[in-house]
Amino acid sequence: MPPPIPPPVPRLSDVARAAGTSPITASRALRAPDQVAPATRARVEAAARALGYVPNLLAGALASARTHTVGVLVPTIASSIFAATINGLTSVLEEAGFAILLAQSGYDPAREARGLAALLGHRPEGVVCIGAPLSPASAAMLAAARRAGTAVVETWEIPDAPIGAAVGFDNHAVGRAVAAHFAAAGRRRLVFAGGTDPRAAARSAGFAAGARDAGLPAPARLRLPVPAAMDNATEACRTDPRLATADAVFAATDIHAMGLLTGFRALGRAVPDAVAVVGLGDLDLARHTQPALSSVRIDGDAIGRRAAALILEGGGDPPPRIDLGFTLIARASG
Amino acid sequence: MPPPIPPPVPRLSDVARAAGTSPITASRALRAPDQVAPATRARVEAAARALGYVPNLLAGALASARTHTVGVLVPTIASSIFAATINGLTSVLEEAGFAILLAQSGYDPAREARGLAALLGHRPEGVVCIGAPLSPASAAMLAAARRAGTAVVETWEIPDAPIGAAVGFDNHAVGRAVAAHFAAAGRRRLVFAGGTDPRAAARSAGFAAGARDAGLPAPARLRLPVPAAMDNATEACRTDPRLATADAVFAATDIHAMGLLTGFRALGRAVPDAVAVVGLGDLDLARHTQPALSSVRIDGDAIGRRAAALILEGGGDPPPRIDLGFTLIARASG
DNA sequence: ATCCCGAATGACAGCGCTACCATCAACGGT
DNA sequence: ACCGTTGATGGTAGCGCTGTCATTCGGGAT
Repeated sequence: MPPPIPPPVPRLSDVARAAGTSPITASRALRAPDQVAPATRARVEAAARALGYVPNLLAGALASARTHTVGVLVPTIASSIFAATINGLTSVLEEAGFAILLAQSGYDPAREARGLAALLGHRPEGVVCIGAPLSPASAAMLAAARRAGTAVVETWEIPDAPIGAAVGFDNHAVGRAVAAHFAAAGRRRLVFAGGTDPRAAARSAGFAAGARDAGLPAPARLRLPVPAAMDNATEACRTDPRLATADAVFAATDIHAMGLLTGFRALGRAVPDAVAVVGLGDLDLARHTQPALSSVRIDGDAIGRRAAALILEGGGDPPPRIDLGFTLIARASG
Repeated sequence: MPPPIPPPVPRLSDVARAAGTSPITASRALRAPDQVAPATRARVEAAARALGYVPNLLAGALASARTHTVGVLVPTIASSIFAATINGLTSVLEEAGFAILLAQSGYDPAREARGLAALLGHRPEGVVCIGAPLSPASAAMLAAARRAGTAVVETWEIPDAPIGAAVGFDNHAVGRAVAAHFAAAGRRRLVFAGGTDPRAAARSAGFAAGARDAGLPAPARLRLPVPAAMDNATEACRTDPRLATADAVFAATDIHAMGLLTGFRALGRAVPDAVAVVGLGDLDLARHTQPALSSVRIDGDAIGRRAAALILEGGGDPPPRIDLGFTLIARASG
């Protein structure tokens, strides 16, 4: 049996022929309806519907130099901490008729560079990254893309020298605020537990600075693998002596914080009496842990929406650096 | 000041000129290196690097009819229940050099149809959906795309008449299994709590069937808004009398289940003594709730990887229906 | 020496669409 | 009656790349 020949996909010229117009008029009838006579438009629309015509956006993009595509580069979508940002971002962009090209770095510089190159090959009109690029190669590609007119927005941190716009918050200040919070509560043996990514590092540095300002000993720095997993934090409670003596732990994400609650419970260390725990992200689950989790609230949805808005206006000129702030929500855990 | 003229993006012909070859040879040097003499290849690669050349994949796709793009249509990425699937899917596809186009339906049929049309306009080589299409319009578009050669995979359920391939599990059987589990533990007043999506509905129907088989009264069916949010389930404990008298609740996702734990705690109803709770998804957090959450484990990562593999082989012929099964993990909550 | 073959390279056309400019009819002001 | 103006439509060219041939050339088999 010969392989079945797939039926040809209808093209604009097919629609035009069926509607009795030229291809260009059919194109306008679909894209700019008020530039064609109502009767013509109706014929074209009917023909398109009858044929099941789906415009080839690739060809349109090539001809018009407008791709209506935005690239999104995230460390991982498996960790719920960024989900709200991606959600806000895509909601706005889809509404505006943009398609989303997704790439993940997995916190790996080489993978990030590969993914970014693939993104840029599709000539997106904008690129939104969560975090600054991990490698000089990525940064160079982004900078070149920006020079060529691509809007670039970094989120979740505000680098000293952003490539384009930046929408985020001050991770260093977050660390200081949490340290001050612990100090005010009389805690003294602080620990920072978090990933190895630059944002966690900034929080850690701020945490240390805040402890110093409050006259406390330097906090311990516990490195946990990325992407964040609850079990890793739980495991650390068993294996890391610094957690056994801590009286306050700042976890770089609520994911880690929840894992710590489990670990401390297993150890018989009462939260918050023996040890306080504060997370970051204020995920839904923070209100549902036992005890309820104190957390630094980040409005991830707002970050995403703001980043999308910036893309839609071409990245801003000059590209703004927007600090959306944070709020320390004190609950039962410390 | 006149608007700054962006520098032109280097094209293949620029690379070719710099390397002293024809464009077509430069193209081959980059895509099929072993068809080009080593010396030539080296010159082209050097030129590309020096110019910062990024191939225009749109133009390449138009010319070759290979887009190296896969569309992914999900209800929402905000709910972590699908994160593992998207993760597995994208890992495999990125590895194979495919770009991911993401669209969300938000559980809304109209939005799904719009998003799907936008996806198909980019002529993806495959489309992966989480769930079957919500509307006949979406189904028709997918069926047409499949006839035209696009691989189509539905996941997380196995429809009676899939459009293309299907990778998932039997949601109805899940419901039966949980009902049997509750019956064996002597529970009698069952409640199903979940969203209004087809998969939750199938679980609910199976749950009812299982209860009937065990000689139990028909379970109550509690409808919670989608996408799943913990707080909605917690709130339902306060407001819905059926939860006040239930002795076993099957929540359609672990998200809801965790919200129920909080709600029951507030009500003073002990879990599992007064009421058992079983979730679905076996998310990380199931091991970290208090009490630890019993859950139906779904291997979301495997679903994603399998779906990706099917896309890479063109959807399979005939398109397979793959049941990856599930496991009921009994923990402390029931 | 002849022939053939494969390796390396190139010319040409075209993917499906849209930007740009041209055309043409209908119309109102003078 | 003339002319500019507006609204509707169409022709042409080209976006940047690759499929499909065609061409060239050196070297081993005969």
